Amino acid sequence: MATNVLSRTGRARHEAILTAAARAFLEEGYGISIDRVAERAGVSKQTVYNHFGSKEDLFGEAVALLIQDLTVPLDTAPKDSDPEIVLRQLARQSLSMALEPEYLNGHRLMVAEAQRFPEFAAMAYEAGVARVTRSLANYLADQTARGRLAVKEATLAAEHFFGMVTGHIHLRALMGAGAIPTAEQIDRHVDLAVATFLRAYRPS
Amino acid sequence: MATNVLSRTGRARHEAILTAAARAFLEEGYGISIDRVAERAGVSKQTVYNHFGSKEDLFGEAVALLIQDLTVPLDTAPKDSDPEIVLRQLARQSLSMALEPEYLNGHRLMVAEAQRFPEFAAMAYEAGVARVTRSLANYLADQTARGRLAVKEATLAAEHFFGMVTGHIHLRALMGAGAIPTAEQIDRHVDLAVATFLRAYRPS
DNA sequence: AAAAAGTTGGACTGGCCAGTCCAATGCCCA
DNA sequence: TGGGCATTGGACTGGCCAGTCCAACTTTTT
Repeated sequence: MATNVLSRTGRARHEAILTAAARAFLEEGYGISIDRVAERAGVSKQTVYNHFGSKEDLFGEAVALLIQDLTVPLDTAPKDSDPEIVLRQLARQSLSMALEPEYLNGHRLMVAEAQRFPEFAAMAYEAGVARVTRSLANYLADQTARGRLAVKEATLAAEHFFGMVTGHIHLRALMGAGAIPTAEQIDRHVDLAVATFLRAYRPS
Repeated sequence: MATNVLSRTGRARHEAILTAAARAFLEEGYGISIDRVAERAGVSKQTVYNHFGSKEDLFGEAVALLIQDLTVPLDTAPKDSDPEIVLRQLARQSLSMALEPEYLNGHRLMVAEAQRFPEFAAMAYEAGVARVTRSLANYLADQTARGRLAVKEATLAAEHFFGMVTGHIHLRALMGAGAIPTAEQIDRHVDLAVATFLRAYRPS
């Protein structure tokens, strides 16, 4: 017979529980009870334990899944345009990603559980910020080699770029302080950050 | 008789419990039990409840105390020196503060409990980052008026400055990724951030 | 069609914790 | 010195939760 997509057993069920658990942890934190996770997954508690041995194991697999899902696609931008275009696009993309509720919740979860599960926070950092920063550093070095930028310390410059673009706004959103910035505010923020960066790093 | 500094009763005791609780929450999070707080304060559980009605109340007062204590002294720098000196000093100070374990723990605590106690995170943001950013924005506007800088959007520029200086390193420390930066690394980071900022904002 | 495997819900254990109660004890002030 | 007050520790309640167990039930496989 045709494979049942909504199979009530087997591997599909495993995945269904896992993604439900991931969303549950994201939204309600590690403190959520297994009973509640099971309820959200539409499954009995025992079934959760049949598939994942313990809460810690389930959390571990859920975080791994989240990290995988949230990992930035990266490198879809055409690298030949003017740096201003490339950087502006990168900045907009990074900032709107950083403000996404899912991403904010993920960040909160990692920070909140960094004591209990130190590896996960580090993994998330590596899969996210670190990867993107390295990629930008490569781009900056490359453009410098082509004479379109004058960046000496590419890694530091990349860190500074993301710090400028996301740092403050991200923090404010995390702390729930002030209103969520409007699209225009974000644009102004991004445009000025890119302009500042370029004023400092255009070849003279 | 002379007032007993280590008084076993009265207001001094109240303060003693409060500061012990503040440290306890900082180090072990809101999940810590009242029994443990009492133990750390060298006091019985009942006494904690005599002084503070509930765990939430105690947490509230503890956070208020922490916010007060950790609030940046601010404005001790001579504002007449060259902006490079002032900014470099400000950057160094902010970054080393952001990396202080006490400060990192406070940040973690606020982020972790932002759902349960949204007001506190917002208060901490206001008392910390927001205040300092406003102060820097004023300084930038002032120096621009004096012709020593050319900053148009002082608030945005100040946000960018702090983002550059603290953003990335702070995040890495929060996530427990990589080694704690050495003093030289911090200096390089700060010097380059200030240089970048000034290259963009020196009057031409 | 029947066995094997997976699922269900509900009951249960043991542990942790906020908050209360109380009788005994120590402290402070008149 | 004595009376009032805070403190103590230990027992206790009620609630929540991870994890287990089991007997009835459903799905899958052969």
